[in-house]
Amino acid sequence: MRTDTVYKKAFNRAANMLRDGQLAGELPSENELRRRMCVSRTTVRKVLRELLNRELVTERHGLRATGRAVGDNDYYPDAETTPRAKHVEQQFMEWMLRGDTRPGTSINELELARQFGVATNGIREFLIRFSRFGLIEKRPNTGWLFKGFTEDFALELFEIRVMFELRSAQLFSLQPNSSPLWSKLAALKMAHADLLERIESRFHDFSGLDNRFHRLINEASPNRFIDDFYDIITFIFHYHYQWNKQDEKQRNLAAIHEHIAYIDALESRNSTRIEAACRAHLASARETLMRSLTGFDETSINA
Amino acid sequence: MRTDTVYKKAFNRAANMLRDGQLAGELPSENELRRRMCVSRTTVRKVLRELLNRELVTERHGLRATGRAVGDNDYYPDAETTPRAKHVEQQFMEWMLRGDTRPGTSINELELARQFGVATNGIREFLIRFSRFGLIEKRPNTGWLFKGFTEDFALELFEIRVMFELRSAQLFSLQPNSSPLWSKLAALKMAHADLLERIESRFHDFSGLDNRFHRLINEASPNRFIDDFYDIITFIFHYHYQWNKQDEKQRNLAAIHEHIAYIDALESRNSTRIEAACRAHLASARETLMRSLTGFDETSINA
DNA sequence: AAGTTGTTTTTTATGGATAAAGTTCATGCT
DNA sequence: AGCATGAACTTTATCCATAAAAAACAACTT
Repeated sequence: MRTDTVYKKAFNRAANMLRDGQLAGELPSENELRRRMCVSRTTVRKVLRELLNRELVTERHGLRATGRAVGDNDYYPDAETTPRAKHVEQQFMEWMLRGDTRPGTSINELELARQFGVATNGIREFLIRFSRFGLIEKRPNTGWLFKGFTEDFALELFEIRVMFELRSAQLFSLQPNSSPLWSKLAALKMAHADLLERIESRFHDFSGLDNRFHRLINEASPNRFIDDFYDIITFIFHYHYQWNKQDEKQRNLAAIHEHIAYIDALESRNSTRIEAACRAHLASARETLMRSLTGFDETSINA
Repeated sequence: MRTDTVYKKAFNRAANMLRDGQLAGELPSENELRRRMCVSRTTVRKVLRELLNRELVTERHGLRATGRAVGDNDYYPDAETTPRAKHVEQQFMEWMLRGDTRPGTSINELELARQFGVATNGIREFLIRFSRFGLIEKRPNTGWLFKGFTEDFALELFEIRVMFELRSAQLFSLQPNSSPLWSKLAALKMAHADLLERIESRFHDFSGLDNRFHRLINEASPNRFIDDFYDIITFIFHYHYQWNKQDEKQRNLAAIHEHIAYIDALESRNSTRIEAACRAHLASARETLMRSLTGFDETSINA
């Protein structure tokens, strides 16, 4: 059966809105709510029905946000607000990056399906989607081959990344002064400076910043293939670093400084400087990944 | 039910082998046949059973290729040797490139499934695979958006293609003299010259040559992401030109000359010359595509 | 006429079943 | 022992079913 995660997530959002007083007084129309919560009206109505049922809102001509206060246990647990497909993704990434899955292993749809508690269909769809990341390969009628999260992979990934980023950075710097992206860039520089001050406690915030930065650079001259490639990077890094937190503060600190230098270079519009700053940053990011990769391998060999 | 296209294709291959006399005398062992036909022994046995049943081979202690001659109507029709998934691909590409599907159209899995006579699952798997080509985009719970086979698409595609090809061509030229790829390149040059002589009748052969050439260039310094990207190009061009044959001979002739110049440049190992030849060829390929694209659009608008 | 809510229809996400194809195990033959 | 065939088992490709979510339609209300 299809999961009702959309409803549950919407319900939680609505509960939050109630709690924050965003819905004080008479409730907005179903259409208005629909727009705010980014779901269909069908789902909004289901949420409203349940809110009423739990007496979190009351009916007096129109619906009003005058029910009892929202309690912590009114919320659906997080796990129930994530669709199956996402769970498959998470479990697969853990299986791949955590387990002792060696390059060359073959992947069995049925076995994964059993292990993750989903139908084979879901596994297969995930694998098809995942295959564009260059880590697995399909052999028809037979199954999938895991090619390994290896140094080769990282090298090839970074070779492309450098090409793309150099291209985008140069094009960014050629924008007219009037472009709104310059002020976005300035804002981002401030955000970096801010984070630098709070680095001790907030160092995890860097990854969001990193993303915004690299996506901003691509915005000046969009190319769907570059965007797609950046999705790969984001995805890989997200999961890889989720399970590999060594030196996180240290390496984020270094990266912030590199970003700032990179931003300065962009603002200078000096092509040579830009190239240098861009290369420096990416070389360092690559080193970090490679180090953690080899470290990773060794620990799993010794384990 | 799963199709038996693997069996039917294997059967046809076996029939061919019989006809060619490749299996004269006592038949090889099942394992040997399995290897030659690239299928499992299970499938080989099914083929053998049917060959026997149709008296195309006879049993006298061992199986012998002494049955009646293979007739033209012993073969299964081509359509039955292609798996469903491939049919979906073909029908979808036709739907997309032939029909009047405008950019911004939304794609309905169920409707396509009905139209193509397959289950929705097959459509969905195809769309997921196809999405990496940058022509469609998924919106969760809602469907797919067709972004259009537009000029933008072609421009973005070629921007990447140029970057990748320049990179690969330069790296190719840096190979040591001892590399076997040089002789492959020379062979390819010959093949081009040959084709040039027979151009009047054999001009379709160019597309195979084109593929071999560009893949050869990538071979010198492999990168899976570049290979993947080249898959996109191959795929797109395959279908696009399949339905758009205007000037085929003319443009292939031009391309052959460009390739030869390009190969000469590579052999000269002169970086500047290589870049020029490479750019010239790709610019011309891009023009061809763009021209056919706008032509395409106009006719479908006027239709 | 534009915006509400109630109802019905369509479509997507997900599970399940099964024939075909692949793989492994068992037995027998040189 | 090593390879051949036969039989049993496992996995993939494919279809079908259905609850959840979205979209379309209809009837009101101001």
